[in-house]
Amino acid sequence: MPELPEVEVLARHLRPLLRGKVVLAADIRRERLIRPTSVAEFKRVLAGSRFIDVTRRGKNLIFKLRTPTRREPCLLVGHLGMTGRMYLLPLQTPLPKHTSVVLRFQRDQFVFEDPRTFGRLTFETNGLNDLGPEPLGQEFTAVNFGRQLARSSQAVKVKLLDQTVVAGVGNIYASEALFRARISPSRRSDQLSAQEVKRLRAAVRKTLSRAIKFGSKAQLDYAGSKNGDRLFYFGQAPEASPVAPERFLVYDRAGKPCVDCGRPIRRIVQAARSTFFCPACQPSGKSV
DNA sequence: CACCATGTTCCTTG
DNA sequence: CCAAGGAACATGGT
Repeated sequence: MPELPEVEVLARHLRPLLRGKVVLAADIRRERLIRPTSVAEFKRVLAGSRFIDVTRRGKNLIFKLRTPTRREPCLLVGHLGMTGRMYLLPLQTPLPKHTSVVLRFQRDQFVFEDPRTFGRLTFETNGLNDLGPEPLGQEFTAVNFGRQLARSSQAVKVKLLDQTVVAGVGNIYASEALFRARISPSRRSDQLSAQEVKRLRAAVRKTLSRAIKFGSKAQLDYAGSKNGDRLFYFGQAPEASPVAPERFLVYDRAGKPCVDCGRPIRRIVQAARSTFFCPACQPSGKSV
Protein backbone atom coordinates (compact mmCIF):
# COMPACT_ATOMS: atom_id res chain seq x y z
CA MET A 1 0.00 0.00 0.00
CA PRO A 2 2.61 2.47 -0.76
CA GLU A 3 2.42 6.04 -1.94
CA LEU A 4 2.87 9.02 0.31
CA PRO A 5 -0.74 9.26 1.50
CA GLU A 6 -0.97 5.59 2.44
CA VAL A 7 2.35 5.72 4.25
CA GLU A 8 1.34 8.89 6.08
CA VAL A 9 -1.92 7.37 7.25
CA LEU A 10 -0.08 4.22 8.31
CA ALA A 11 2.48 6.25 10.27
CA ARG A 12 -0.33 8.02 12.12
CA HIS A 13 -1.94 4.67 12.81
CA LEU A 14 1.21 3.01 14.11
CA ARG A 15 2.58 5.92 16.14
CA PRO A 16 0.36 5.59 19.19
CA LEU A 17 0.43 1.80 18.98
CA LEU A 18 4.21 1.52 18.95
CA ARG A 19 5.25 4.35 21.23
CA GLY A 20 6.84 3.10 24.42
CA LYS A 21 6.89 -0.55 23.39
CA VAL A 22 10.06 -2.56 23.93
CA VAL A 23 11.19 -5.22 21.46
CA LEU A 24 11.69 -8.52 23.25
CA ALA A 25 12.64 -10.49 20.15
CA ALA A 26 12.99 -9.98 16.41
CA ASP A 27 11.98 -12.78 14.08
CA ILE A 28 13.39 -12.37 10.57
CA ARG A 29 11.58 -14.71 8.23
CA ARG A 30 12.75 -13.32 4.91
CA GLU A 31 16.22 -11.91 5.00
CA ARG A 32 15.83 -10.11 1.70
CA LEU A 33 13.82 -7.37 3.38
CA ILE A 34 16.44 -6.26 5.83
CA ARG A 35 19.25 -5.82 3.29
CA PRO A 36 21.87 -4.46 3.43
CA THR A 37 21.97 -4.88 7.21
CA SER A 38 22.92 -8.38 8.35
CA VAL A 39 20.44 -10.43 10.33
CA ALA A 40 22.77 -10.64 13.32
CA GLU A 41 23.31 -6.88 13.38
CA PHE A 42 19.62 -6.26 12.91
CA LYS A 43 18.62 -8.46 15.81
CA ARG A 44 21.36 -7.16 18.03
CA VAL A 45 20.33 -3.53 17.67
CA LEU A 46 16.63 -4.27 18.00
CA ALA A 47 16.68 -6.47 21.07
CA GLY A 48 15.72 -4.37 24.05
CA SER A 49 15.00 -1.29 21.95
CA ARG A 50 12.09 0.97 22.74
CA PHE A 51 9.96 2.72 20.11
CA ILE A 52 10.01 6.48 20.60
CA ASP A 53 8.22 7.74 17.52
CA VAL A 54 6.99 6.90 14.03
CA THR A 55 7.23 9.45 11.24
CA ARG A 56 7.39 9.50 7.44
CA ARG A 57 9.76 10.77 4.76
CA GLY A 58 8.58 10.31 1.18
CA LYS A 59 7.31 6.75 1.06
CA ASN A 60 9.52 5.70 3.96
CA LEU A 61 8.40 5.05 7.50
CA ILE A 62 10.89 6.24 10.09
CA PHE A 63 10.89 4.41 13.39
CA LYS A 64 12.81 6.20 16.11
CA LEU A 65 14.22 3.77 18.65
CA ARG A 66 16.07 4.07 21.91
CA THR A 67 18.50 1.19 22.19
CA PRO A 68 20.04 -0.01 25.43
CA THR A 69 23.55 0.28 24.05
CA ARG A 70 23.45 3.79 22.64
CA ARG A 71 22.82 7.24 24.02
CA GLU A 72 21.45 8.70 20.78
CA PRO A 73 18.16 7.48 19.32
CA CYS A 74 18.62 5.29 16.30
CA LEU A 75 16.50 5.25 13.17
CA LEU A 76 14.93 2.23 11.55
CA VAL A 77 13.70 2.88 8.01
CA GLY A 78 10.77 0.92 6.60
CA HIS A 79 9.61 0.83 3.00
CA LEU A 80 6.51 -1.06 1.92
CA GLY A 81 7.62 -1.68 -1.65
CA MET A 82 4.63 -2.66 -3.72
CA THR A 83 2.74 -5.00 -1.40
CA GLY A 84 4.05 -4.40 2.12
CA ARG A 85 1.74 -4.13 5.11
CA MET A 86 2.50 -3.37 8.74
CA TYR A 87 0.25 -3.87 11.72
CA LEU A 88 0.03 -5.17 15.24
CA LEU A 89 -1.46 -8.49 16.22
CA PRO A 90 -2.17 -10.12 19.54
CA LEU A 91 0.46 -12.67 20.57
CA GLN A 92 -0.41 -16.24 19.57
CA THR A 93 -2.30 -15.09 16.50
CA PRO A 94 -1.34 -17.22 13.50
CA LEU A 95 0.93 -15.24 11.21
CA PRO A 96 0.11 -14.75 7.54
CA LYS A 97 1.90 -16.69 4.84
CA HIS A 98 4.17 -13.90 3.68
CA THR A 99 5.25 -12.58 7.03
CA SER A 100 8.71 -11.11 6.61
CA VAL A 101 9.54 -9.67 10.01
CA VAL A 102 7.94 -9.99 13.43
CA LEU A 103 8.87 -7.87 16.45
CA ARG A 104 7.52 -9.30 19.67
CA PHE A 105 6.53 -7.03 22.50
CA GLN A 106 5.28 -8.02 25.92
CA ARG A 107 1.61 -7.94 25.08
CA ASP A 108 1.44 -7.97 21.27
CA GLN A 109 3.56 -8.11 18.15
CA PHE A 110 4.44 -6.00 15.14
CA VAL A 111 4.08 -7.76 11.78
CA PHE A 112 5.62 -6.77 8.45
CA GLU A 113 3.95 -8.79 5.74
CA ASP A 114 5.12 -8.53 2.14
CA PRO A 115 4.28 -11.11 -0.55
CA ARG A 116 6.46 -9.62 -3.26
CA THR A 117 9.32 -8.74 -0.92
CA PHE A 118 9.99 -5.45 -2.63
CA GLY A 119 9.81 -3.77 0.77
CA ARG A 120 12.61 -3.08 3.21
CA LEU A 121 13.43 -2.63 6.85
CA THR A 122 16.90 -1.32 7.56
CA PHE A 123 19.09 0.81 9.78
CA GLU A 124 20.71 2.22 6.66
CA THR A 125 19.57 5.85 6.46
CA ASN A 126 21.80 7.23 3.70
CA GLY A 127 19.10 6.76 1.10
CA LEU A 128 16.97 9.39 2.78
CA ASN A 129 19.49 12.05 1.83
CA ASP A 130 18.78 11.53 -1.85
CA LEU A 131 15.09 12.29 -1.51
CA GLY A 132 13.65 15.49 -2.91
CA PRO A 133 11.46 17.85 -0.87
CA GLU A 134 8.35 16.76 0.94
CA PRO A 135 5.51 17.78 -1.40
CA LEU A 136 3.39 19.02 1.51
CA GLY A 137 6.28 20.87 3.14
CA GLN A 138 7.74 24.35 2.79
CA GLU A 139 10.73 23.38 0.67
CA PHE A 140 8.51 22.26 -2.20
CA THR A 141 8.29 25.64 -3.91
CA ALA A 142 7.30 26.29 -7.51
CA VAL A 143 10.75 27.73 -8.18
CA ASN A 144 12.52 24.68 -6.78
CA PHE A 145 10.15 22.32 -8.59
CA GLY A 146 10.53 24.20 -11.87
CA ARG A 147 14.29 24.04 -11.60
CA GLN A 148 14.17 20.27 -11.25
CA LEU A 149 11.73 19.83 -14.11
CA ALA A 150 13.79 22.06 -16.38
CA ARG A 151 16.77 19.72 -16.09
CA SER A 152 15.18 16.87 -17.98
CA SER A 153 13.69 16.16 -21.37
CA GLN A 154 11.76 13.17 -20.06
CA ALA A 155 7.98 13.15 -19.92
CA VAL A 156 6.62 15.06 -16.96
CA LYS A 157 4.79 11.97 -15.70
CA VAL A 158 8.08 10.09 -15.51
CA LYS A 159 9.71 12.97 -13.65
CA LEU A 160 6.95 12.98 -11.06
CA LEU A 161 7.97 9.43 -10.17
CA ASP A 162 11.57 10.54 -9.63
CA GLN A 163 11.96 10.62 -5.84
CA THR A 164 14.80 13.13 -6.08
CA VAL A 165 12.48 15.67 -7.72
CA VAL A 166 9.76 15.37 -5.13
CA ALA A 167 9.44 12.64 -2.51
CA GLY A 168 6.45 10.37 -2.24
CA VAL A 169 4.54 10.62 -5.52
CA GLY A 170 3.90 7.21 -7.07
CA ASN A 171 2.26 5.86 -10.19
CA ILE A 172 -1.33 6.40 -9.12
CA TYR A 173 -1.09 9.92 -7.77
CA ALA A 174 1.16 11.05 -10.63
CA SER A 175 -1.68 10.48 -13.10
CA GLU A 176 -4.16 12.01 -10.69
CA ALA A 177 -2.10 15.17 -10.16
CA LEU A 178 -1.53 15.71 -13.88
CA PHE A 179 -5.23 15.43 -14.57
CA ARG A 180 -5.96 17.90 -11.80
CA ALA A 181 -3.40 20.28 -13.32
CA ARG A 182 -4.80 19.70 -16.82
CA ILE A 183 -1.34 18.85 -18.11
CA SER A 184 -0.69 15.96 -20.48
CA PRO A 185 1.56 13.25 -18.98
CA SER A 186 3.51 13.17 -22.23
CA ARG A 187 4.60 16.78 -22.10
CA ARG A 188 8.34 17.26 -21.90
CA SER A 189 9.29 18.12 -18.36
CA ASP A 190 11.54 20.96 -19.52
CA GLN A 191 8.83 22.49 -21.72
CA LEU A 192 6.34 23.40 -19.03
CA SER A 193 5.61 27.08 -18.56
CA ALA A 194 6.08 28.72 -15.18
CA GLN A 195 2.34 28.84 -14.86
CA GLU A 196 2.01 25.14 -15.57
CA VAL A 197 4.69 24.34 -13.01
CA LYS A 198 2.74 26.30 -10.42
CA ARG A 199 -0.43 24.50 -11.39
CA LEU A 200 1.25 21.12 -11.17
CA ARG A 201 2.76 21.88 -7.78
CA ALA A 202 -0.64 22.89 -6.46
CA ALA A 203 -2.23 19.81 -8.02
CA VAL A 204 0.33 17.47 -6.46
CA ARG A 205 -0.30 18.99 -3.05
CA LYS A 206 -4.05 18.90 -3.41
CA THR A 207 -4.07 15.33 -4.72
CA LEU A 208 -1.92 14.04 -1.87
CA SER A 209 -3.60 15.96 0.91
CA ARG A 210 -7.04 14.90 -0.26
CA ALA A 211 -5.91 11.28 -0.32
CA ILE A 212 -4.55 11.59 3.21
CA LYS A 213 -7.85 13.06 4.34
CA PHE A 214 -9.70 10.24 2.62
CA GLY A 215 -7.52 7.60 4.26
CA SER A 216 -7.84 9.24 7.65
CA LYS A 217 -11.59 9.11 7.54
CA ALA A 218 -11.92 5.65 6.04
CA GLN A 219 -12.43 2.68 8.27
CA LEU A 220 -9.19 0.82 7.82
CA ASP A 221 -8.37 -2.72 8.75
CA TYR A 222 -4.63 -3.12 8.40
CA ALA A 223 -4.48 -6.61 9.82
CA GLY A 224 -7.52 -7.87 7.97
CA SER A 225 -7.14 -10.91 5.80
CA LYS A 226 -8.81 -9.16 2.90
CA ASN A 227 -6.60 -7.18 0.62
CA GLY A 228 -9.07 -4.34 0.64
CA ASP A 229 -8.15 -2.12 -2.25
CA ARG A 230 -4.47 -3.05 -1.81
CA LEU A 231 -3.67 0.59 -1.22
CA PHE A 232 -5.48 1.74 1.84
CA TYR A 233 -7.15 -1.08 3.69
CA PHE A 234 -10.84 -1.20 4.27
CA GLY A 235 -12.51 -3.19 6.97
CA GLN A 236 -15.47 -4.08 4.87
CA ALA A 237 -16.45 -2.97 1.45
CA PRO A 238 -20.22 -2.91 1.69
CA GLU A 239 -21.70 -3.67 -1.69
CA ALA A 240 -24.34 -1.07 -1.15
CA SER A 241 -21.87 1.76 -0.76
CA PRO A 242 -18.83 1.54 -3.00
CA VAL A 243 -15.58 1.61 -1.10
CA ALA A 244 -14.47 4.81 -2.70
CA PRO A 245 -17.04 6.55 -4.82
CA GLU A 246 -14.69 9.08 -6.34
CA ARG A 247 -11.47 7.56 -5.32
CA PHE A 248 -9.59 8.25 -8.53
CA LEU A 249 -10.34 10.70 -11.29
CA VAL A 250 -8.37 8.93 -14.03
CA TYR A 251 -6.28 6.10 -12.57
CA ASP A 252 -7.46 2.67 -13.74
CA ARG A 253 -10.38 4.28 -15.56
CA ALA A 254 -9.37 3.55 -19.16
CA GLY A 255 -12.39 3.76 -21.44
CA LYS A 256 -14.59 5.27 -18.76
CA PRO A 257 -15.92 8.79 -19.14
CA CYS A 258 -13.84 11.72 -17.97
CA VAL A 259 -15.47 13.23 -14.90
CA ASP A 260 -15.25 16.64 -16.55
CA CYS A 261 -15.89 16.26 -20.27
CA GLY A 262 -17.29 12.74 -20.59
CA ARG A 263 -14.83 11.62 -23.23
CA PRO A 264 -13.08 8.29 -22.61
CA ILE A 265 -10.01 8.16 -20.40
CA ARG A 266 -6.97 6.72 -22.14
CA ARG A 267 -4.23 4.41 -20.93
CA ILE A 268 -0.70 4.71 -22.26
CA VAL A 269 2.61 3.21 -21.14
CA GLN A 270 5.52 5.41 -20.07
CA ALA A 271 8.76 4.05 -18.66
CA ALA A 272 7.06 0.66 -18.51
CA ARG A 273 4.29 1.96 -16.23
CA SER A 274 0.64 2.67 -16.97
CA THR A 275 -0.46 6.26 -17.24
CA PHE A 276 -4.09 7.38 -17.38
CA PHE A 277 -5.31 10.71 -18.69
CA CYS A 278 -8.02 12.56 -20.58
CA PRO A 279 -6.79 13.54 -24.07
CA ALA A 280 -9.35 16.33 -24.23
CA CYS A 281 -8.72 17.92 -20.84
CA GLN A 282 -4.96 17.36 -20.97
CA PRO A 283 -3.87 18.39 -24.47
CA SER A 284 -0.46 17.21 -25.61
CA GLY A 285 1.31 20.26 -26.95
CA LYS A 286 5.05 19.67 -27.32
CA SER A 287 5.48 16.10 -26.17
CA VAL A 288 8.08 13.41 -25.75
C1' DC B 1 -2.03 -19.48 -20.09
C1' DA B 2 -1.80 -14.33 -20.59
C1' DC B 3 -1.36 -9.95 -18.73
C1' DC B 4 -1.39 -6.69 -15.09
C1' DA B 5 0.06 -4.73 -10.49
C1' DT B 6 0.96 0.96 -5.47
C1' DG B 7 8.36 0.48 -6.26
C1' DT B 8 13.20 0.52 -6.61
C1' DT B 9 17.68 -0.98 -8.36
C1' DC B 10 20.84 -2.64 -11.54
C1' DC B 11 22.58 -3.09 -16.17
C1' DT B 12 23.25 -1.50 -20.77
C1' DT B 13 23.60 1.87 -24.26
C1' DG B 14 24.55 6.30 -25.98
C1' DC C 1 30.10 11.04 -15.16
C1' DC C 2 25.20 11.60 -16.85
C1' DA C 3 20.59 10.50 -19.07
C1' DA C 4 17.38 7.25 -20.58
C1' DG C 5 15.34 2.75 -21.35
C1' DG C 6 14.55 -1.74 -20.01
C1' DA C 7 14.82 -5.97 -17.30
C1' DA C 8 14.78 -7.87 -12.86
C1' DC C 9 13.15 -8.76 -8.30
C1' DA C 10 8.65 -12.56 -6.33
C1' DT C 11 3.93 -13.26 -5.95
C1' DG C 12 -0.94 -12.84 -6.59
C1' DG C 13 -5.27 -11.24 -8.94
C1' DT C 14 -8.23 -11.23 -12.92
